[in-house]
Amino acid sequence: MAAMTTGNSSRAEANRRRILDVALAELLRDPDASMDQIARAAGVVRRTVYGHFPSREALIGTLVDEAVEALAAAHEPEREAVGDPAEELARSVLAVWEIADRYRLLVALAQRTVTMQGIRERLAPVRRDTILLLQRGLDEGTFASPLPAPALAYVHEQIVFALMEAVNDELLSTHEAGRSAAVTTLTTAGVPATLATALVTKVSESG
Amino acid sequence: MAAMTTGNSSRAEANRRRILDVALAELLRDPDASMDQIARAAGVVRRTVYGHFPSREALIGTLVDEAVEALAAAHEPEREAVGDPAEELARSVLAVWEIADRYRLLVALAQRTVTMQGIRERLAPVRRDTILLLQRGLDEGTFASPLPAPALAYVHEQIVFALMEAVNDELLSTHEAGRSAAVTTLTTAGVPATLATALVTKVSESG
DNA sequence: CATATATTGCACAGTGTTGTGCAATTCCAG
DNA sequence: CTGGAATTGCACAACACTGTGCAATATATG
Repeated sequence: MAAMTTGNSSRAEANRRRILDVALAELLRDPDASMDQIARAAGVVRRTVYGHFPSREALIGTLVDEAVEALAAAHEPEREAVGDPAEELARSVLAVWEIADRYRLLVALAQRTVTMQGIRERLAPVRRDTILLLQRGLDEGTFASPLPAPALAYVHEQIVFALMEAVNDELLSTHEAGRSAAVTTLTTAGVPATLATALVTKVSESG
Repeated sequence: MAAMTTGNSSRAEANRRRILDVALAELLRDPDASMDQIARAAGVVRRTVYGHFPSREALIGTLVDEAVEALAAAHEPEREAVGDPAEELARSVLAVWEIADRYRLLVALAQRTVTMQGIRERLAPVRRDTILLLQRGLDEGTFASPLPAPALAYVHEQIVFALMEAVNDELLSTHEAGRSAAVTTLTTAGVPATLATALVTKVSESG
């Protein structure tokens, strides 16, 4: 009876999905959102959430898994390109921007308690790739910055977050935001503003 | 007797001061640090903290007051200067960097629950000044960015945080960090890297 | 309609945190 | 040394949150 094990059905799956989506949004707003807050926001009772996920940690874990997967997928197409570092960086930012909310959740949670420290490790490969790209650009002279590549990577990360917040506060149109993020990132890396703008326009048009 | 009202004495004042300092560090590490964590970190029992501050909110409130005051003081000397926007921005970043930890606490707390929303309002004047400065630079052509001035201000804010984290993780030497932050901020605003470097060097040497 | 399945509503124990009260104790100043 | 202030140690109530059990109910599918 009443087997809260939740096998699979139309609305069961839909509920599970909606709980995950709402949880992402809710945890983004407040990393300490309670199960009750999440449940109510998903139009469901707290008990139901526990029917789909055995614990709060399991719920967040699922979210983290999905986010890591999405992030890896976003970076994958860029792996083989070995051309201009500036162009690669532009593509990377545009790709990450599409899943910026998930990315943000990951880093926000990773900065949190030691418990979720495993996230940092799972993000490490992506970060490593970015750092190598930046280093290559610095070596070749495409980029120019007083910062070492790893610090520059931190800055780029935060730029994405800053612009997400800007979009949230309607200081920036959603449509332009991705390109603006790419241009700003390139500019921060030391690429002249005019070059950066032209490059991003080219990249985002050529797909 | 035992009036926990804590009037004033040598160690009483010293304890109060130390509690505030430790609380700043502790809350920076974890915005949800408990009173017990803070007390222990300060080498004191929880009950003692309540002798100096009637509530957790009062403790944080005191911290916020001090931080706002420090931030306002750091911005004050720049108010009257009406010269080159780039130079003003450089001075501003260098000044803020000196109290970056307090600044960071403010914004970290402001991003938190709605309760502490008043912080945003108290930070508004400082932000307004920065935005006006950026706007002026954009109008004059000193700065160049696809972002509107308010969004650019968000980015600058996050750059400071990113570099604080970099210093924390020893990716960046403490000594160079301030100047690096200034150069990076200028670069992001669209000032050519070479110009930015030269300008920051000049400003930080001339005092 | 009948039936399996998902959801709800409630109750409960366990846990961690806040804020307070009070007696015992430590500490510095006069 | 001694008196007054600060600190400590402990106990306590109030609250919020997690995770679980179980019966009642709603809902889709055959």
